[in-house]
Amino acid sequence: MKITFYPYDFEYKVENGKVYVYSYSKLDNGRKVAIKHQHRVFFYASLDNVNQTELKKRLENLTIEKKPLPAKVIGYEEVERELLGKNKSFLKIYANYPQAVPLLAKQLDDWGVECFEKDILFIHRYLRDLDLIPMTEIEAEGEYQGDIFLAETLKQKSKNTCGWKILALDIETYSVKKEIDMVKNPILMIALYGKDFRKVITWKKFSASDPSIDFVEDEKKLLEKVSELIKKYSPEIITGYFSDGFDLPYIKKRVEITKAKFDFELVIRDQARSGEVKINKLLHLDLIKFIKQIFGLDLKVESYSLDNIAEKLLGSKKHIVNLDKLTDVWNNHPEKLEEFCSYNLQDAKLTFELCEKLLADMIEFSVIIGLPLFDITRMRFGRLVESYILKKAIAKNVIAPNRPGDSEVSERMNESIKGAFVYEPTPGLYRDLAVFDFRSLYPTIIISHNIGPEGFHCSCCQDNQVPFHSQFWFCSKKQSFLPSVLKEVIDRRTEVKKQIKLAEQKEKVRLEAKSYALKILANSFYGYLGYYGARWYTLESAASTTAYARYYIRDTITKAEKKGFKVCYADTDSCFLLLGDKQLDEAMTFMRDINGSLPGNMELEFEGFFTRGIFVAIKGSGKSKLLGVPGNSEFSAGTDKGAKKKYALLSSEGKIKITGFETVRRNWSVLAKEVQREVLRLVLEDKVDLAIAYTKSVVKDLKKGNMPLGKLILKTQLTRPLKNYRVLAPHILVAQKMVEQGEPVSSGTLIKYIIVKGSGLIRDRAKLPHEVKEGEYDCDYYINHQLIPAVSSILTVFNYSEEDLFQESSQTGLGKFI
DNA sequence: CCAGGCCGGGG
DNA sequence: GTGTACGGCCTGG
Repeated sequence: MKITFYPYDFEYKVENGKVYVYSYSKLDNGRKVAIKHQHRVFFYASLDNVNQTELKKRLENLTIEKKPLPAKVIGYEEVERELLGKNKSFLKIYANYPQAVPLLAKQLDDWGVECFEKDILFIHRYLRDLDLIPMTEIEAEGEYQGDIFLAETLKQKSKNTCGWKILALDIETYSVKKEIDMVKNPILMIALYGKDFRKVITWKKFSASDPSIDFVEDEKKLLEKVSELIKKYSPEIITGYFSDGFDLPYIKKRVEITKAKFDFELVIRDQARSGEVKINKLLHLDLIKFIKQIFGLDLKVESYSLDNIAEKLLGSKKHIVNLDKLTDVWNNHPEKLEEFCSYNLQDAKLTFELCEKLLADMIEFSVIIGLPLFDITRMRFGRLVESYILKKAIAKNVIAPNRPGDSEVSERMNESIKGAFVYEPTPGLYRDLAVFDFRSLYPTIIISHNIGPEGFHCSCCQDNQVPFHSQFWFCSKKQSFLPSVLKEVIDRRTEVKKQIKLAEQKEKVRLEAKSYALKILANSFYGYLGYYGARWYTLESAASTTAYARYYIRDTITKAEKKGFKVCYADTDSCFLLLGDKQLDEAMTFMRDINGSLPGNMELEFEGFFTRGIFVAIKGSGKSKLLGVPGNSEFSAGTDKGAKKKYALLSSEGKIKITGFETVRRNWSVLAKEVQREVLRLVLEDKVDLAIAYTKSVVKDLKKGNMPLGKLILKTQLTRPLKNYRVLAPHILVAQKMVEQGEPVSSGTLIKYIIVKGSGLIRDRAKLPHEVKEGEYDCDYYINHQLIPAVSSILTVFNYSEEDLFQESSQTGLGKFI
């Protein structure tokens, strides 16, 4: 019979000498089933300089003792494969079970026979060999054996996924002084949250108004109840936030200690690392890793805490509760426990909503790369890219090079390459800027110049030298494996982007996720070439990619200047042209000319037109004295070094784009951020006089003591336990004060403080915000350490010195601006 | 300036 | 599980 199913979790078992993969799956009717399917175990041995007769004889008699099953070779065949661009003969060697492979391969290596693909996880091997995609529709032909469907054949039916039942979980624990100790401290409550499902279970009785709070006798019963509820709800996906590192290891430990009956097997892998927890026959997703390592790249957050991420992605926050009090309330005021239950439930709710929001993205990665979601969501770029390449290798008959050993890794870690070109801007305010950038610069260079290990130093193209590296060249005759894989990624993305334009809303969401996944994947190839753990590592490839990039951007600048444009800035893949007396379409013509000369799929694109742009001087190089009177509309700070990656632009629609200014730094007061932003806006709108006046008015307010204290709070996070600090920075003294006041403080606590008037060291004048009286703040401190650093580099461009702005005695004629 | 250590998230 | 994190920041030498 035939069934279609959607697999979400995998494992293998050895039964009667055969190896079966179990795919835990969902059926169209919403039920769950395990699909059992046999697969062969194998690896490759190179036949280079090998006496085949001798090798085959040895293989037939090879047995390595190992419990519970001796490792054996159960067959072999000679095959042709490509390794790093060269066609070679290999022996495809079949082993009796997966864990036999490393043992057998080691023996062969000891005989001097080089082995390949000996460390590929069996489930991964299986999915790649059969070209199956987790979470999507697969068709099986076979028979039920009891609850299990024994499949004869499997085949991918479509790349559609189905609806998934998600349950989010969050725990709260007993804790003295923020200490986390899963042996000493019990779990006090557990929240579960799903679609139409919400529950908090706790083991201290109080009168609760929320009906979703349930009470049990003790911690053991709590764990058993949770197990029951999960079983009854029967989700495919359990999700948590840092649940690999906290909630699930904690539950596992408490189940052990209380001897509770818990029906889900929690398997902690890699205890040495921060850990991964597999829940057998379910899919456990810890959202933090995927967000931190893959999804959160352009998220620009200062921390990956649930509160922060939920606010950024969902627009909702955690409940505000003083968790430090939970233990005390638990012991002495159980009647106040409800707010902690709500807090617990809210965390589970946020986690659930994050999972719902990110699931499409996670699944797209899984679809593209073809590996279980459990693994995909825990990978970094290096492994993600490599997994994709490994999948593509099969169809192209390519064998994967081996991973580097420890010594190779440490050698690679000491190597480095020259990076991108950044044009040093001349500080000043510029008008009429046309900004161009190369679309996907690094990927298109790799493809267009066929960069990768296979074509490196080919015998046919020695005169095809890489710019700035006369000793490097890549084959220009035959497209190599790696660039061909990357080209496929780029082409697929182009195709998806086309589809997005035509798609309906629902389909659009999925296509956007796919496009995003492909983009991340494409952009990671360059990094992969220089990643020390990569199988296809070639530093020469990475170095050549950046060398070509430097060549193209410089070439573009030179050509622009020849056409009579001035270039005021360029960074990696972008180039800022000053139109001067030219029209925008002349710049567009220039762009088309450039595109006519570019190889392959490289392309210069129009990024935008900006009426104003400001570039400032590097800190320290800036002058504090007046250099002269500005000429006409354009100001220039003359000989100062311009800061790279720090500028602000004003688009023709009036939108301001700020890059590199530290407006987002946490240890800046709100005041500094606000003033910097406003000053940038004003000077870009040609209102320099207003910018000066505004700054002076802020100074005046500060001096009068009128500034709201909230804008003056400085925040610094403790990075270790308080007692480990020797240098007494202001925030350390404040933290000590907090401890004296009975507020627990530990590594990770965000210390907030305000500097107040008085004599002596700044650190002795740092006070907790609630202790500061209105107007008590030290205005000189805020002027010198917050305002000046925020705006001086901007105003220096217009030849205003700090003295002009911040000293009342100054007689530089600023009166006219006030 | 470098090597080596520690941290993240979580209560 | 046919694996053995990792990149950034701080500190002390």
